[in-house]
Amino acid sequence: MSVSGRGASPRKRAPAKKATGANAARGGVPAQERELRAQGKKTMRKLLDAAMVVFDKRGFHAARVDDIVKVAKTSHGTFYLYFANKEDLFRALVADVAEEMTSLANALGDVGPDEAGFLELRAWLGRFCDLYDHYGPVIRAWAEADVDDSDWGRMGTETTRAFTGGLARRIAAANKGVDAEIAAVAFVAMIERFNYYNVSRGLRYDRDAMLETLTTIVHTGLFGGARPGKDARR
Amino acid sequence: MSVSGRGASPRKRAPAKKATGANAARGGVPAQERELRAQGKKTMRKLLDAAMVVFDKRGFHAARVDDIVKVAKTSHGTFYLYFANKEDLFRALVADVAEEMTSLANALGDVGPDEAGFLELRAWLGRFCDLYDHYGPVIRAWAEADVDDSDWGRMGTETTRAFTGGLARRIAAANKGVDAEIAAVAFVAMIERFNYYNVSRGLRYDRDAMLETLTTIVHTGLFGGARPGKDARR
Amino acid sequence: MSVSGRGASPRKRAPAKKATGANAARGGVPAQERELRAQGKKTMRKLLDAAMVVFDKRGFHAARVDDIVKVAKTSHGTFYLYFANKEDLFRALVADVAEEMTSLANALGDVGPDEAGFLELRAWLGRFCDLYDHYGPVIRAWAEADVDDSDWGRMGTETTRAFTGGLARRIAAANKGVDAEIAAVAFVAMIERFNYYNVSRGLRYDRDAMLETLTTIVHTGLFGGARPGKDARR
Amino acid sequence: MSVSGRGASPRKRAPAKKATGANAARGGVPAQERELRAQGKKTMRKLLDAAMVVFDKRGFHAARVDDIVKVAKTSHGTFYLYFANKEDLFRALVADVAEEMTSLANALGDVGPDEAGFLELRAWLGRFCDLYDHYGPVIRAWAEADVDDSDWGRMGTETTRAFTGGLARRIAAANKGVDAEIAAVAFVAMIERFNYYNVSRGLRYDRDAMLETLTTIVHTGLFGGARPGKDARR
DNA sequence: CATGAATGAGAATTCATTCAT
DNA sequence: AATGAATGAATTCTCATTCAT
Repeated sequence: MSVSGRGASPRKRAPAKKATGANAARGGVPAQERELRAQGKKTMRKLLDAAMVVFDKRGFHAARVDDIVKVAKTSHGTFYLYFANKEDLFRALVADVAEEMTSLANALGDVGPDEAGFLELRAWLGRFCDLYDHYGPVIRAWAEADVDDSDWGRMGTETTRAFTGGLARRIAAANKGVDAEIAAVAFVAMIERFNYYNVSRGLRYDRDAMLETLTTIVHTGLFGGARPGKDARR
Repeated sequence: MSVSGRGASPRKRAPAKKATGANAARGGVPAQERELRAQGKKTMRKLLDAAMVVFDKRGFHAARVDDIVKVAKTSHGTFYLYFANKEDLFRALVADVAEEMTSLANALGDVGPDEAGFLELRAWLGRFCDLYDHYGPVIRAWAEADVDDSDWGRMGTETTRAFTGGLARRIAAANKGVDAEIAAVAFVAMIERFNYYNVSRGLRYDRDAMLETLTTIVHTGLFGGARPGKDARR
Repeated sequence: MSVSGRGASPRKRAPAKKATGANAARGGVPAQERELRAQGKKTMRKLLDAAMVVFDKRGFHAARVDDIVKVAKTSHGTFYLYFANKEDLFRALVADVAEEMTSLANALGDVGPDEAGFLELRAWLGRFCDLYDHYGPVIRAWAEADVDDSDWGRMGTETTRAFTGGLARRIAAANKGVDAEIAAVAFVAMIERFNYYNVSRGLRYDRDAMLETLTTIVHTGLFGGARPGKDARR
Repeated sequence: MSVSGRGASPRKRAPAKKATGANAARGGVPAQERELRAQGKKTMRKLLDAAMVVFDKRGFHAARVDDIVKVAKTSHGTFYLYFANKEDLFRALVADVAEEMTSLANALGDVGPDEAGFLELRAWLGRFCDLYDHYGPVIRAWAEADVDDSDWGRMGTETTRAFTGGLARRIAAANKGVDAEIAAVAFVAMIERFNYYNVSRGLRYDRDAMLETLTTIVHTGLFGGARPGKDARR
């Protein structure tokens, strides 16, 4: 879940544009496979982290490579030693997030209508919030980058599908009354966007209150949980 | 809706030359409030419509005045005859949306746990979807514009507050078991984001299936509606 | 033959590179077809002329768009209003040259072994020298640009073929003792490169002396002309 | 050969940092005249060979130190251990070529109008083609490097003068009808450029056919050789 | 000797905005 | 009212050269 947990995915290279004739044969200059040593890895990390900070503050489009470099305390040239461009770097971050998300989706256990189900759901939602706390900048920027017919769309679609797929199965198991697939999307929509509002706007609800409410809504609305107040669960 | 507590202001292009006397104080606002004749109105509309098309395809930041002008089949010069800049035009669109949204928020009647409540909710959600169908580009662009600290943030916060406020009251009336304010935000989050996924992620669910499911979830989860299947509503 | 004789070939557009997503759909921004008015045409001409000057002084690679713009007394932005980049502009110049060359190649009449043939040849060579005087910068830069597997190679090959083709026919008619095709290439090689040496190096031979000598060599070596001195033509 | 009276010096990259004492006066010439051991010599050779490959593919300006280093399978740092910069390396290659050319120029014996003269000429042209086959990349790059006023111009002028000088004497001896100096330049122009076309323009004539034709043309046109066909030399 | 990493000046390109017609 | 042309600041990207290990 931590950024440092990127693991072994050393930039698979974005298709370098502008083949000035010169680099046409170079096969794409920047980071690519290049086995990185300790120092190189450290620098790459600095850049990725810095990018998160900048994306958070400005969003994807408004982020300037210059800003990232400044935050990372490196030079412009160094940036292009590791990434072909802003998009390339972003892709790296997105890959991380997608991975984390997919693994999180599969971490949701059975959610029954009873208290155990409630707690399972709440714990899981807690993890989602943690993830959003950490990767929020990337997730928010993702939506921004994903306009036009780039491949962000595809990545987003795939990730969303993977994420909702895991949840849909749990929902289907617990609730025959709704279209599990649509419900899963609604579920994800709600928690993602709620976190967005929470972080990006002045809302900043107390974590517990927020978790409690979200869990209740989802448990009741999707997993057949007892209606609070009326059924008095606790 | 969709906006955060920050705002956009990147790439402040140098205002180039002089600011001729009068205008200097107005901060450079060319047209806007001039009395427009028939032709003028038509041109302005062409530009607004074109902007929607472009925002839809590219998003706010990536949209170029040039693109808008091309779609509108006008010239660059003409654009600045009607709007001070891209942001100015966008503001006009946002104002429309904000109005529509506020009025929609107030249009939700009482939602009881019974079938009538369900239908009321469903009808209202239908209107929301219609609104999103039409203004989606603006809503999405709004979220994108709202990074960094400009006044988009304020507009967004206000609109969201107005929107959720209306819903919160209905929720509070129907459901004592949840924090109505948080629940309202979750509600809005879900429907806004669901619509976003639906258009942007290539999901494109059938409108009826989607409305049915969303309504069920919200009715059950937030308004004490009967659990479908088990309680067999219809 | 004059630069202004470019005629109606208003930039057929080089395949714009780097599709930032944004201009992907714009179909390539700069000059392209855009119907140009009087002023636009003038500016384009200024740029083309300036480019010739700069290519002459620095060669293709070392030429900076900045230099061209300075010589043309325009702005950087204006340059990109008319050409996608340096290469695009160059392509325009090359197209002109290629056209001139092809038409020149076809202008060579029958060259007999007599004095009339000598004079015909000499006149034709004079025209070639004029052409080189004017378009030298482009021809020289062409060779420089034509390294690597760009399409300069193709253009060069085609033009050379067209040019030598015309000459080969005349040679074949006048001289059965040599491979006319190879001989034509040798012919072209000689006159092109001679002019290059003459212009680019400190040689600067007198035009008449040079024409006289070149004509004699070619007439004797390729068209069966009388050997001067021995056969005493004049 | 191939060079003009100008020279190259574009994009003078700032020498970056300090010039440590001793070196300061030498103008920054790292290695070059260090006594090299076996390994050192091997590395240097690798770099020179690699440079030829790269110059061939890209030309002088477009050649990147990076490319050379990659082909040579060494590192950036190593390059500067042996050469002050790209130009320095190129100078080394050019020196070789200049030497070969000068010695070749002196290797042309008397060329009489008879068969012996024809064969002498043909053999000599064969050697020139061999030389071009081997050093073509350098010769071509030389012409390219020599724009603007550096010392490439001087080197080129000198080499050409030496080269044509030797030929001019032979021509003067055999042919009183032409200006021997101009004729010599024309001769060189033809054979250099023909070889260039042959490799760069994808012509690729058969070596024998090409030699036969070139020899015939030159022998007839410059050395009073019998007109083939008519005078039936063989 | 060798090398991977860092640097930063220079060149290219984009695009909002102004202007003359 | 409308429009084509011009401008130039802001940004991205490249690559020769230096440095620490």
